[in-house]
Amino acid sequence: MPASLRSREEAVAHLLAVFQAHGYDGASLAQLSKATGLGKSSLYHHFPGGKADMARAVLARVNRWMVETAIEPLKGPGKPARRLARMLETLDAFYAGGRKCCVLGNLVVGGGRALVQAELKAVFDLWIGALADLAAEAGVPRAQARERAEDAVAMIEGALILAGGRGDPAPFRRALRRIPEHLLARD
Amino acid sequence: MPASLRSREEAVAHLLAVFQAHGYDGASLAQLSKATGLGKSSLYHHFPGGKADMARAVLARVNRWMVETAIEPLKGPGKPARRLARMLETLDAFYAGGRKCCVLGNLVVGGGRALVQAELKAVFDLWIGALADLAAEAGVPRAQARERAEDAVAMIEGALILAGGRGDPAPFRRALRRIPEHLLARD
DNA sequence: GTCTATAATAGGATAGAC
DNA sequence: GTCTATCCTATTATAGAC
Repeated sequence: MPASLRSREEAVAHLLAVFQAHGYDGASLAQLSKATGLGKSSLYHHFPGGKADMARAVLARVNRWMVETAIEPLKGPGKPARRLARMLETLDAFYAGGRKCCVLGNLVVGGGRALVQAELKAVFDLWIGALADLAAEAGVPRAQARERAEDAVAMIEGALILAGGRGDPAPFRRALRRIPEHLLARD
Repeated sequence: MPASLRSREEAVAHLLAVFQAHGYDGASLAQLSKATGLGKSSLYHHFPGGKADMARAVLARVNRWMVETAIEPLKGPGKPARRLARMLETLDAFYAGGRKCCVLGNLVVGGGRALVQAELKAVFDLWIGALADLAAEAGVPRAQARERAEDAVAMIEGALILAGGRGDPAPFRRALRRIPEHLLARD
C-alpha cells in the first residue's frame, strides 16, 4: 500500500474520532486539523469539499468497516449463534464497551443529517437485513426475523444513548448479552 | 399567569423546536431569533447567558414535561397496564409517531453535552425508576423490573434513532406496542 | 422589553510560497 | 503535500436608543 493511502486512512481515523465526539456542527476545522496533525490547507488538499467531504469520508469508512467486520461475518460458515457472538464482540470493542458515543447517531444531528441520510439508511438496512437473514437461518419465521432484527439494532443504538446519557456503560453490555436470545429464540 | 411568563413559555417552545431539529451546535442565534419572533437583544434579555441559557431552559421544560406527563401518571390510580398505556400514548403524540427527532438525543451532542449531562442523567434515572416501580407493582421481581425498565427506555430511544435514520416511523410505533408485554410480563 | 447598529471573534475556505 | 498568511462570512454577544 502506498504511503499516501496509508496516511489518508490514518487521517480519516482521526477525523472519525472528532466527529464521533463532537458531531458534525460541533467539529471545527481547527479541531480536525489538530487531530490529524495536518494544517487546514493540507486537509483541503485531501478533502477538496471541506468539512462535508471529511464527514462523507468518515461515513464511507464506517460503512466499509460495518460491512467487513460486522455484516460479512454474519454470513460466514459456522453456527448462527457463534457468528452473531463474533459480531457482538466486534461491536463491543468498537464502542469500547459502551464508553464511546454512537458515531452514526452523532453524525446525523444538525448539518450532518442532509449529508448522510441516504448512506445512513443504507447501513441500517444492510445491518438489519443481515441480522434478519441470520435469524431466519436459525429457524425464525421471516416476518418475525425482520422485526427481531430491527429490535436488535434499536436496542444497540438505544443502549448506546442510555449509556452515554447516564455515563454508565452497563446498559450497553447488557444489551449485547440479551440480543442472542431475543434474535434467535424459536419461542 | 402574567403575560410575561406566558410569552416566555411560548418562546421556550419555539426554542425547543429549533434545538430538536438542529442540535445545540447547529442552532444559530439567527434561527432562534426568527423562530421566537424576538430580536437577538430580546433573547439576551430573557436568557442573559445566551445560547447555553436557552438550551438549559429548553431542557428544564423537557424535564418538567417528562415528569408531569410521562412519569407522574405512572404513579396514579388504576391498573398498571392502563397507566403504562397512557404514558406510551403521550410519548407517541410528543414524538409525532416517530417522525420527530429525540430532543434529548439531539441536544446532548457536541457542545450541548457538557451543559446537560447532569440533568440528562436525572431524567433517565427518574424515568427508569418510575417504570421499574410500575413493573414491580405488577408483580415483576425487583432486579428484573429494573433491567426491563432500562430495556424499555433503551428501546424507545433506539427506535427513535432508527426511525430518524431510515426516515420510517414504523420502528418507533412498534417499539411502543411491544413495551407493555416486555415490561409487565410475569414470564 | 424590544429594537437597530455594531463590535469582536471564530469558522470555513483559499492563495501562493516552498 | 504541507505550510503561513489571509479573506470572507456567519456567529455570538453587547451598546444604547426608544
